[in-house]
Amino acid sequence: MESEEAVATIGDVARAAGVSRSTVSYALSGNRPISRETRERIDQAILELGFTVNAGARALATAQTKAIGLLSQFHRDEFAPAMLQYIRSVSDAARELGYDVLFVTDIDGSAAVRRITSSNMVDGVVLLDVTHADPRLDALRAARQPGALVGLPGDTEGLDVFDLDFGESARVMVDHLYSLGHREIILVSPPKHVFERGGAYGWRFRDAAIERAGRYGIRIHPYYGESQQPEITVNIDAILDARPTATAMIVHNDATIAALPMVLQRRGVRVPDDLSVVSLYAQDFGRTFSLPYTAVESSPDKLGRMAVQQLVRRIIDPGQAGPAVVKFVAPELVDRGSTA
Amino acid sequence: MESEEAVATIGDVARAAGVSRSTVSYALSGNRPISRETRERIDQAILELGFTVNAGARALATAQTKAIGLLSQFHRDEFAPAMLQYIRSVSDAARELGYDVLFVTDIDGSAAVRRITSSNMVDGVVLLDVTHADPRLDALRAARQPGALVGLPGDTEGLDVFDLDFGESARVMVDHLYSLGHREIILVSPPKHVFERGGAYGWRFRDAAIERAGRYGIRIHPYYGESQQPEITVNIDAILDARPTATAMIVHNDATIAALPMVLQRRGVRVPDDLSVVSLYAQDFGRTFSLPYTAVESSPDKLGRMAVQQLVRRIIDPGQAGPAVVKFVAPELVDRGSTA
DNA sequence: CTGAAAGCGCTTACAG
DNA sequence: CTGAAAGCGCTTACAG
Repeated sequence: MESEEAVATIGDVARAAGVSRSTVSYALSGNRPISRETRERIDQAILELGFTVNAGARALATAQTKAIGLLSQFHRDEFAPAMLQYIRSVSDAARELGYDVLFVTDIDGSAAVRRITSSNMVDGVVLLDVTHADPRLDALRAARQPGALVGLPGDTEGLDVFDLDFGESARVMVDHLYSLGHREIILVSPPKHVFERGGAYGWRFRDAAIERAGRYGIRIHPYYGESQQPEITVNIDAILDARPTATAMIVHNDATIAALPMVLQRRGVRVPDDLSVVSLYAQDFGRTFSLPYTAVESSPDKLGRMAVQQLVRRIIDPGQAGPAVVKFVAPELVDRGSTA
Repeated sequence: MESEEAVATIGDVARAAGVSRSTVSYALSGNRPISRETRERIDQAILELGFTVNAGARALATAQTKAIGLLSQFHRDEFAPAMLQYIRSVSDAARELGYDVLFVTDIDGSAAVRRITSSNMVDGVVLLDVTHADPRLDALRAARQPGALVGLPGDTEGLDVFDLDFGESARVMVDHLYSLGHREIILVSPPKHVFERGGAYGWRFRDAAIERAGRYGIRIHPYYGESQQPEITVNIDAILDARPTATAMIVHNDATIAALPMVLQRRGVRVPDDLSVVSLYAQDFGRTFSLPYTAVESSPDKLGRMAVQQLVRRIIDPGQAGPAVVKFVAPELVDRGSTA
């Protein structure tokens, strides 16, 4: 059982290589020149002993953990599938930059932010699914570590924020439908509870769509969507029954768009012949649900990646990273032929 | 700017409370009796200074990080939605037991296991999506930290393993269909690449289904499913065209079952009147995809939770936790009326 | 009930 | 180019 062997420390390496511990440390970090001969002896010793730097000790000495916190919330009554793409892109981007990810799903997000920052478990924090008056922001501002958000809060003071431009997304869709001749449109927004919770993307999109439609003289009928079956289906049916003369539908709701193909097929509604449909979702999401609709790309990969990159910039050099930034990803309409 | 203040250490608390650092430490841990008066002064000082124990320093001193690693793989060509439920249950269970989660998605899983274990970043590791000859297992066995697996490998030696009983799941389904009078059944397995990668749940389920059907004299037609559109739909159509006399379908394939309602509706196949359908998926998954089928519950919550609990047991007391355990969750058929 | 001191495994000025 | 030493912020025998 080699498991009895104590784990090798930098001191063991130093002894085996016949040098001092500081020399091993500098050989590891490259922070000062080491003779070729010495370096080779050290490398050899590291290999033989299977040495790896103890992360906790390094963190204590450098005051850097090389980890970032990823705060994710799972709300009851929520349609979760889109979340994974953000988690994944943050994780991948972090690793590429040499950071590990502490994944936190505590119900109490504020407490979680305080816990991981004040105990110095992480060098920075990424907040997912940020709401208008997100309680986690105060905790983040009070922390000594920087933070980056995916999702636009009401007050962006001092924080780096990344989000899709939902207002422009709505305008792009309305313009698209207008140019095709549509004059009466249904709009399905996120569920009411998303608005109530402060999911700003809901009203940012809706208000922009209504404003734009108004400018063109388009009749637009806004509705809340649902997030759970069977309510989703009931809801879609009710909306379609109520608006038989509408020629197009804008769906800004993951759960609704995922269920739409079924409902339309059952009702015998052909897309785009009977009804034009435009939506907003990530390409991967569309593939998962076999969605054939023209849609604005929601870009979870890009957003997660941007957030991490900016965060790491601030971690590495708090001074150079400049003032807080709010960045909106421009919508890109991917035409899949579901409008006419 | 209070941000200039250095972060409070245990020494600051000790000074403020007029006691020694060790007393503060013991007050924190509760590892020895402290007089009420002293304890109050310490609590007061902690509050005033906003003190939190430095996680890295504690980890260094105790050789415990209070974190577990969660190794998750994202394969190209994979249907991802089910993964999030495992991630979530592991994360929730870990937090309930006082552990944080280091979430790792490196392409090279072995290297990732070595990295986080040998650098002592975690006290233990949970492996998700384990394959028959999973290369991460050697790295895990070589580590000084314990590990728990979700998914059955070919060699379970020395490892705690948790998985659904896929063989029994298949038998339950075949029995169910047999008792309803079905004598010709279609079986849709996971995609071929899952089998090739060593996803043992694929053949464990399939072989058991074939064996059981054989015993009953049921004709069973096994097929690989697909994982991406439009291949999924093409595949289902081809299978149904090839087996017009089959009266039931067992679907052991997330992507296929998610797309099935659409295909059946388009073809005008009524369930269960024209075709009985049984599948295997988690309740949440079924809700997400609005699936109306009778199915064996895949229990991601239970599996993730069991893995974490066993892992923490081993972390806390490596001696008492006993020999490695392989636990299969019994299948539970949830009847949703899709068979007749 | 409490304190002084050693030690966890690193990094980094300081010195040569 | 290299070493001895201090220090990062904790915990825990050891002593009283």
